Amino acid sequence: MKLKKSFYQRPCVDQIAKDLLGKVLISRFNNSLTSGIIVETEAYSFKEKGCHAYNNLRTARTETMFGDGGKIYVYLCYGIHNMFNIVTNKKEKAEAVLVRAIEPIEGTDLMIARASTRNSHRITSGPGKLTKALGIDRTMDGQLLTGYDVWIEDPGTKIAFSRIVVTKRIGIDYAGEDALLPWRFYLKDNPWISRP
DNA sequence: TAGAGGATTGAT
DNA sequence: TCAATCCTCTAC
Repeated sequence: MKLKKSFYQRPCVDQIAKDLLGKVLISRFNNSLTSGIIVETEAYSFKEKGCHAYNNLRTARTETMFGDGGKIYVYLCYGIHNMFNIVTNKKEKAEAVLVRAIEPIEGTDLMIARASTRNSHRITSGPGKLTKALGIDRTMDGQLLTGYDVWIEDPGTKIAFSRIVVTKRIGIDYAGEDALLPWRFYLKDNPWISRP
């Protein structure tokens, strides 16, 4: 079943990041469907320095994060990689969850072709890689996850607390003490997570 | 309008 | 460890 707006519009972004583990991210373009289980996420909030919208910094880029929860926030990183985020909370509360890795389910052949590598364990094991595999880019910024191009479903499987690993987030050392927040979540021993 | 730097990746 | 690569934000 497709996740509803109310799932995304809750005020606790770190809880949503945790809840997204085990959910299924799906994209469909030109009738080609690709999907995977979300196995790694990170939470970001206007309240902390790791976030683009820190201190309510409102720019052309961060505007999407100030919209309603349930939208897609995609931005370009290092001039090369598209990063896929899920906007959470209500309008004007800029929070988002970065999806860092998925475990491929459907359309694996297409994902391998897009990724130009043959190792299926490596095609979606990182935020820049999974967007390439799913065919997601910045043109999708601001679209709704309740639409028909990209969406998230709940497969009904329960993730045990003991399978969830919590750590600090990656690549935001510039955020000072906020870089230490325990806001990265991933499934223990999953072969597709971005780092061991 | 110029300059610095980044929520990464893959090759060396 | 380092370059690729270009958009975003800040300072002038």
